[in-house]
Amino acid sequence: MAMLRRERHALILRLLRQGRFAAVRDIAAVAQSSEATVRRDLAELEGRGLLRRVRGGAELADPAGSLGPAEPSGPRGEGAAARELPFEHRRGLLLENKRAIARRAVSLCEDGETVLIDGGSTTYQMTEFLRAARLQIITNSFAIAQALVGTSANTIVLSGGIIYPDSQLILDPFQDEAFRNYYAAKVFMGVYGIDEMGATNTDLLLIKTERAMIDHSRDLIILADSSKFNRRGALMLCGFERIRTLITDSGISEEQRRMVCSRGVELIVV
Amino acid sequence: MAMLRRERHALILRLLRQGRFAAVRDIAAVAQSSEATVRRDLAELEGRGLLRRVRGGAELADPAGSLGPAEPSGPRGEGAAARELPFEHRRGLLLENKRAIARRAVSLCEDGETVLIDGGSTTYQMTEFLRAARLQIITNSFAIAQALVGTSANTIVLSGGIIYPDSQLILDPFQDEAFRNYYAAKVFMGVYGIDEMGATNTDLLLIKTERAMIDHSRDLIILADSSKFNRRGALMLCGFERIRTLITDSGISEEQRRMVCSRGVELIVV
DNA sequence: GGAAATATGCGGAAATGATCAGAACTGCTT
DNA sequence: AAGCAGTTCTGATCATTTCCGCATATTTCC
Repeated sequence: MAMLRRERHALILRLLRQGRFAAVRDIAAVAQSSEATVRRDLAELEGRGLLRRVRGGAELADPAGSLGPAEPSGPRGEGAAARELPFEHRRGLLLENKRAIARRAVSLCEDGETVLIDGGSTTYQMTEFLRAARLQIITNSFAIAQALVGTSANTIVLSGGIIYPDSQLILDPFQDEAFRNYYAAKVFMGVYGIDEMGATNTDLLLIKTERAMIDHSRDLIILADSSKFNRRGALMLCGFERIRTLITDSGISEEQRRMVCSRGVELIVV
Repeated sequence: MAMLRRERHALILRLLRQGRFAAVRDIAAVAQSSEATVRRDLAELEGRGLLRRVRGGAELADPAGSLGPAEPSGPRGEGAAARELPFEHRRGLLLENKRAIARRAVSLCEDGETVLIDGGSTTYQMTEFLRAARLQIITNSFAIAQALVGTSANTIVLSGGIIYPDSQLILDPFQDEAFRNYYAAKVFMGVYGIDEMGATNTDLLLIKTERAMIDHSRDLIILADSSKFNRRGALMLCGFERIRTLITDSGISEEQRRMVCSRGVELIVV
């Protein structure tokens, strides 16, 4: 009946990961303990930085607020607006396509698999669907890590380095081979453009990391909505021969479709 | 019926790997032995660093379990001093002490400096005051990074590895020298205990990272409220000769104060 | 100003560590 | 095999420490 302290702590953190908020009353009911005890627990866990107390209960200690689609509006809408990211500009019309692509991408994963996820606006959409997954997720995106850590059954591995506040990417100026100790079944990646040469990007700092990711994965899966086709960035990411799967939306032309398929890429249209 | 010692040990470790926490009560029931015996087993396994005892049972000696010494268990063998304060004030007092210690610690930093901050409940309190700073902050704590990224003029550098959701620490099982590319002016660190031997901790995986931090910094600054004194963890962190500054609260005894000062440590009492 | 949430004081309950007597195992001798 | 002494292990008891729940202030929010 009476729950041990450590068990209550685990329970509280678990409840918080499910919903982003847990009420003192509910915790006390589930834990079969008094509200006073729950409050003492919350005070302690807050002292450790594991949660933040709010009136009536506690919420995840996530000062960045909810970047993701979890909470479209609410008391913290202002906070979300304050940390508008550059890639948010590209949101809007294409957002639904991106979400559909992201959902399909997550569906390719199997329980227990190790996957690499590159930072970017498209891959970020995957977090919503990844919450229900049980994977080992390696990423260089602080935003993705924030969205998933503690809120899911996934193990999160983050690369080290400087956090660039605008892009929420983590890049290590020293380490060449950021992922040398890992080998993933799949790597999910967004791109700037896709044309007959292959996949291209534009970010000088990022391209190195992305190539390292590709080198340390079996299957490269590109997430590219149809606006990415027939567009070329300054930096070559890889040719078609390295791409295993390409997920896009129905805006793709028949000609583009043939181009991709003829190169031996598995094309998924959502 | 009666289980062999070896069998019980294996059972305990297996239970811990399954659930990360095992209650004395449950272990005793499964092993068909008394709780006293289970406690002895736990004490022995803790001595080998295989688990960490917490009230009611034990948890994996894995940083995932808890934030190390966050447990404000009272100083043993010093009942008089502890009872001097109204007991019920101690929890709030400890938090206030920690905040005061954290504020003082931040005040030691100078603009533009590079500092290392170890993860822990005391150092986490520093984030509130670090927001106004302009530093290059290197940390292994996901919680500290979350609290500071984008909200301050600081540059945040995060170490890479697995994020342990409960402790919010990031540890790399591969990389031995996590901070080899950096050299900081100061490292701020919390500890489990301080006694005549020096500073001790209890976390087997973390101690390695912490030593690496010390090795890559000029000044080691220990944050330790007075409850940490005359307490010793299983793992030696460093001796007094390596500690430059120790920040504590006024609960420290005259004897303890002399002990620290005589070893050449700068003692700051807040 | 009032209701709800929270903090605090205290008595009782639970967990812990120390101690001790008995049981089980060990190595040795006969 | 059996006996035996020394050692280790185990379970029970008890004093101590820590924790929990209830009741009561105090604060916060509407």
